[in-house]
Amino acid sequence: MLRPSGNGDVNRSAILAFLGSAGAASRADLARALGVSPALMTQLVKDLISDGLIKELAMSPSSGGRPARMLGLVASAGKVIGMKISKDHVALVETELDGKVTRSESLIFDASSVTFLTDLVDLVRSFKDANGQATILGVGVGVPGSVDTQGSGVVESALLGWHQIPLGASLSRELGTPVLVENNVNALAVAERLYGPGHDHADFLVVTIGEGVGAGFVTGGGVVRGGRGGAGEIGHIVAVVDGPACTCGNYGCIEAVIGEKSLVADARRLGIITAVESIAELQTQADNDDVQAQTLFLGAGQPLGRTVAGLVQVLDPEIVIISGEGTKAWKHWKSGFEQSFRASLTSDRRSIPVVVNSWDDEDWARGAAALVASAPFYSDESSGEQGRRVRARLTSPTVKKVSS
Amino acid sequence: MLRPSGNGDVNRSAILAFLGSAGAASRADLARALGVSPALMTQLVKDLISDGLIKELAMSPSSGGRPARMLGLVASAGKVIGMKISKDHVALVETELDGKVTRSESLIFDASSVTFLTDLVDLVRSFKDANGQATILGVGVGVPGSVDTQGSGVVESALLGWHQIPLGASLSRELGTPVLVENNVNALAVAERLYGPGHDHADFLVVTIGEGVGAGFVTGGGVVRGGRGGAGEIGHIVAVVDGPACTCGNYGCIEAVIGEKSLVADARRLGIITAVESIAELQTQADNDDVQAQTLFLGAGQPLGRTVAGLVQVLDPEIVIISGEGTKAWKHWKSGFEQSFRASLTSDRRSIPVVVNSWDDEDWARGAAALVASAPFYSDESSGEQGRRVRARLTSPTVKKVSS
DNA sequence: ACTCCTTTGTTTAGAACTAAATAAAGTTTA
DNA sequence: TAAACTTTATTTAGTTCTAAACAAAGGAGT
Repeated sequence: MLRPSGNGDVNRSAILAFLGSAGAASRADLARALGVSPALMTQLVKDLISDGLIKELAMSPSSGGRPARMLGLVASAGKVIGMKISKDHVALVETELDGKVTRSESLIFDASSVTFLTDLVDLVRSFKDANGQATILGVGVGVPGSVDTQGSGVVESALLGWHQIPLGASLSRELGTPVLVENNVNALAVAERLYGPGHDHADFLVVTIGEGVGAGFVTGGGVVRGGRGGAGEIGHIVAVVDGPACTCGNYGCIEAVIGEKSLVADARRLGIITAVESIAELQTQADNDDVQAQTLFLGAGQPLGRTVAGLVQVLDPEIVIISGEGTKAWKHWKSGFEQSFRASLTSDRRSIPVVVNSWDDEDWARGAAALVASAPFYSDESSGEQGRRVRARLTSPTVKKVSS
Repeated sequence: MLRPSGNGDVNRSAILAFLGSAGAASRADLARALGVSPALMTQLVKDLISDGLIKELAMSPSSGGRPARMLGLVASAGKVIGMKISKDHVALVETELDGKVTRSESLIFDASSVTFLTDLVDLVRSFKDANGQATILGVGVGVPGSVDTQGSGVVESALLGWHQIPLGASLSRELGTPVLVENNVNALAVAERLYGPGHDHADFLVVTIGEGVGAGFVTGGGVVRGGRGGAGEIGHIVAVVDGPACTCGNYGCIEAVIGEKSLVADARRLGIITAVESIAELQTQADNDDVQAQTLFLGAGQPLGRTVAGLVQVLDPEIVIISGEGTKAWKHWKSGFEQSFRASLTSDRRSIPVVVNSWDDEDWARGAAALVASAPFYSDESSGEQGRRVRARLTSPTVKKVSS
């Protein structure tokens, strides 16, 4: 409600993170970007220079007034690990603060094993330790389920079979680094806000298609998480009354209608692909102008369009970002989606932009990494103590020395 | 992003508003309720006592420690005017800060008249001036459409036929009081947060049924407004593919399926009511056990339940509050709604509480009044300069003298 | 060449707020 | 009955931040 003071650690780490992600900037640039007064920026920069964390670079040419002195990091700000947990494997990436991936790996993992927690710790630890010289600011984890808060990281996931699993606390204790856990689509929304089209919008919607169907919504710059971290669970919105059975027990959920499994099953039933072929082959058929394959995707685009239109009516975002592994075949979804999407919107919203991401299999893990990269900019999100630890790592001079 | 200081006016006015709405409280109660330290509360209270705005009352009995000194207002904090604008009339209420209505009126008004703005000014002014001795803290206005920000009050409403109407600026200039404008359902959500079941929840959903169908969502304590103030426009979500034509130009919108007009048309077609009877007679028939009337409401409950279930999947609220003039007949909607609502939710959300408001025709205007009553508690909502003016009126000693 | 304007950066005098320590006034426990 | 504990309220020593004023260094216009 009423806001406490005490943002010094946020401001200092945000400056370092900004320079790490956006490159050299002037005091005036930083003050504008981070929303603080020029007077305060002078003081903060003085501290950071005195701490040996940043240095003055060359002057930038005048834009009509006094030329600006650019500032840069003294050393690398550190790296971030991002992990996406699936039921039969984990994807891991190591990134810089600017989101650039420096290393990645996909590893076998069984979420239903009785030793899944220790297995996870071992997998992340060995990935982390394979680059022993890097300062790891933190580990971001994306899961297909709901999470109480990012900083606490208690996971509830039907898909993984996890019920109130203290994932965040276990990982951060065992790894000795800060860990932030979030629903995987919300993590993607965080990444979009930091690096993607969402960067220039306070209100945007991310929709993911593929094996699952999900959404993440950012309003007023903050991710909508809901009462228990379960916002965005659109995969189980009823899209077709009395439609096909869904894994959740209900009928006609959008995920049961257009999820990858459903498309593959329909394609096998129609003989478009064989019983051992999968979504990649279906896409190949559509790419090769197979009318049935194309019709299948076009048909899937329609309920998706209607559902997303409903989300736009509810949330009034400025843009819609479509993401997820299913976007590899977006050109085939597009016309079915666009027609029903636009037709289902009231006229004042009909021109809303839809941006489709190019997808890479690392992107779920990259989204998770963005949780950590985002923490320096916010103290009012749900990152709590773990967020504070990330910020402390950024601003700690002793950590810096080790990394250089 | 990073938060400025400068909340003194918010804190002081919030104390006054709290005492006005909740009655006498101790410093410790106030510090807890408003989220500030005991040290700061000591100082703020000292200022307000010195300004003659509050006074110390009797001690409250010890709860196991030191007994508390209660604090109360020196004089009435002032009144609020709330107005709901419809296309053919306006409803006005005058309330105390605790939401209690002291006066109300419904007046003829034509939203399509070329002089609608001056008509509105005249109507509000005469309502306001009829109680010449009261300090009016501000005027809250609820409209059936989207509003850019509460403090700016530029209205876009298909129903009223208004396109970018500077309602807030015109009213505040002409009336000489602060004016806050908001979508009418969002205003109801603000009222629920302040006085209703939403008071104890950071995340809740308000759904209104009646002539229109709408929603307001509060998450993390803040109202979700969207990019242009258009969040919550659920009336035009497609509930029935290729369903009945809607006023918005689309087909099958939930409002075209279950809105009052649609129910009345169906009831006339079925002979349940005559061609000159309306929703009240339909409800009377249902109350009198007319099976066809009851079936009509039961049938309307089903698409409503499915749509609200979708909202719950998207937003993960802690409770759902059903409101609006259509709730007068809720007992007939309930079984159709509950069955399809619960059946359309994933099992982890199936026990979410649904609270149905008792409805009074003043409630839209009361919701609008709550915009003003809420302003002292928030400086980060969209009330801007008008919110600041409300707070200044609360904390101004000279205004106080006039009121006593 | 000089003046005016703009942009960048710094200094000054506060405002707003907190954590920790302390004081006050009870209730509970041994 | 005294000690321990709890709750309410205040004091102290800061931290964080701002608006206003000022200084520095250019570009544009006359």
